[in-house]
Amino acid sequence: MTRETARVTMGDVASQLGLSRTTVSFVLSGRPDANIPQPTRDRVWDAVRELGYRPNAAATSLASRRTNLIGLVTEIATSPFAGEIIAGAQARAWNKGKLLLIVSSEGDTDIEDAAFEMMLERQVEGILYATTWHREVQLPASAHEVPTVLVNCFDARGDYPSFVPDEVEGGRLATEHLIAAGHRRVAFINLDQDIPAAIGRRAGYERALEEAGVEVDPTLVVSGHATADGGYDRARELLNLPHPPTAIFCGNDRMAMGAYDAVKERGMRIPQDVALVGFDNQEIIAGYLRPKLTTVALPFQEMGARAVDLLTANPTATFPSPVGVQIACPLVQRASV
Amino acid sequence: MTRETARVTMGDVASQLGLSRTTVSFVLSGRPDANIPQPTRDRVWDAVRELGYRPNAAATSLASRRTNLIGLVTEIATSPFAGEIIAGAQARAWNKGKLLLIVSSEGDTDIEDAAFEMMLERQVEGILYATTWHREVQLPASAHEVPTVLVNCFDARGDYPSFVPDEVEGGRLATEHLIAAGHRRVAFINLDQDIPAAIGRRAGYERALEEAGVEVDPTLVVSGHATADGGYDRARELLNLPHPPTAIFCGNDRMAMGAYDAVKERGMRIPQDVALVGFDNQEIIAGYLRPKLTTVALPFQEMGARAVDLLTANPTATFPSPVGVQIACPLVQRASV
DNA sequence: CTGAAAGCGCTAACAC
DNA sequence: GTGTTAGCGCTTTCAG
Repeated sequence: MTRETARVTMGDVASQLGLSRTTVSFVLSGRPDANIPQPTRDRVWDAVRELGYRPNAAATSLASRRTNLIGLVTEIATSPFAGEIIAGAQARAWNKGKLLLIVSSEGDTDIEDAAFEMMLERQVEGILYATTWHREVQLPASAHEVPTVLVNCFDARGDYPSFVPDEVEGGRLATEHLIAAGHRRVAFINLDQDIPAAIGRRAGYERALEEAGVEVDPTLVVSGHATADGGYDRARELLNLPHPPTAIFCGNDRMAMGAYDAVKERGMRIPQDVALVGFDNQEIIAGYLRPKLTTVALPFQEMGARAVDLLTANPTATFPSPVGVQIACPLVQRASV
Repeated sequence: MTRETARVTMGDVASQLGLSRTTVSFVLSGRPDANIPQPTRDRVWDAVRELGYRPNAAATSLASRRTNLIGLVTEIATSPFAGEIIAGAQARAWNKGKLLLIVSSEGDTDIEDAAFEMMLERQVEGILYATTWHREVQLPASAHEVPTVLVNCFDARGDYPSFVPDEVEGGRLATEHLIAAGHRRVAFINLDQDIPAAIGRRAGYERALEEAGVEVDPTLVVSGHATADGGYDRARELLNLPHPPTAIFCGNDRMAMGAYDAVKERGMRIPQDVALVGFDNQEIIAGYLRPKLTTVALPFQEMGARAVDLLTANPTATFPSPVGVQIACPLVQRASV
């Protein structure tokens, strides 16, 4: 760690060249109008390099009233999904020359409020508010003071644009894939809570069955705790049925993980004896189960990226904009069907 | 989304009160020296609230030369571990009134260089450079221009302070735990790469055995691909041994996941017939395997937090400071031993 | 084509 | 106790 070298300012560059700061500023920011001769431009860039000049973002922001900063407030940074949202948002922001200011509230409303405040003080150009599971949220009051877009959640009044997963389509895809593989007795182990994910995925499951002309067999539709144990228990029961399913669509990958155990314990093989599809595409589960799990991906990266797009594209003019945009949940084929 | 209201400046607060900006500035920043009478202070705060005044961070930074910004550059934000580092760093930073500027380079050196540049322009007070697996790294040249601390990695020359997991101690703990449960034939499925994790964990394994007076049986020490399949294969072989182990320490949780399969496939129970311990404490695996996996945690949050501490505590005076500080890897007991 | 000059909103000596 | 006065480093209008 070397001590910070004395800062070189734009004035230094200018005087070293015998130019004014204006000229230097113009060439550095590549203003289209100013027609500065190429030789001058070159001299400026050379001097910049030679002197190791680096613009001071605080000064630039203050003068130009643009910070190129986007805020991202998320509940729990350690959630397996938060990383995806951060990655998606950050990649897109980076391409547009923006940086992400991230705060994870750990579910604490006070922190959340404070986070919005801090971000406002830092003049972020917009805020992404993201949750780890698809649901309705209540935003801090100050959200009204800055373009805010919701990722994986929505507000009751529809005040904010939002991007959410298309759960129904995801459920349909999963089920359809099983049907396409020749299965007619397709069971569904749903999440046992009354949330958008459960409601949507089930609707998709039923739609796929209908479309295929297969009647929904109520004994094949169950729900359980959204854990491996939950999946194990329900899958066991299903397999014990007098007329058991040949395929199971699990409400999430963790449940599928448990279902694998139930199937294997019975000496059955995946996918030969029972085919399985999960939901969420949690790489660590889906990519390492044996055989690898075919599942439906939650489009976190895309939602994050789209949210950044919305915030950066014509920042204010477009607002208010599409509320509740559904993003496709693609099927990720691996080896369990 | 409401349009941004016209900004209220400190001058507005001052003039509304018939005070000078200095006075307002002093009470807002709570300067200890200025003895401003309580009534005046109260009036200031009231006006601030009433007018909805919010300081402009860019202006403050420019004038005070402090940004309260810490940079975090990580390779892959989607890695299951990145979230932990972010969470640990962000929580600690937040407590100290600092915000995190995060960039994930996705392993691209150009992005990494650019990230350091951007952060320098933004006058971050320090940078955390974090990797997803413990190893040696090469930093961008500009890292020398700002206090930089390494998380989960280290540089060859020892130019930067760094925090890394104590792999040896972790391996020792895991093995010791198995020995304490009565096992003498403890196998070790190591990662098959020549990296600090593999080297350290193995050293710890051997040390624990020695300390217990158990001789290391070379047939029980194998290594495999760091995946579930790798764990499955090696565990199977171990279990097929004429004199098989009664416990297996797996180089990471993913391998343990595969080992579970091998054990179950053989009709053996965990932990009654074979006890297992993993490494990494990947919640999604360890917390959902059946039975839940006892494993050793990689101290990501703590490393992140310690790094922030180092950067914020007497920022420059302490540098250069402890290189290669080893952080304990605690045993997380669940149900596989 | 280039420069002078007036800020952006805040901090911090230093004076009163 | 409070105000005056310079900046912090850059942008941008307006002259020339």
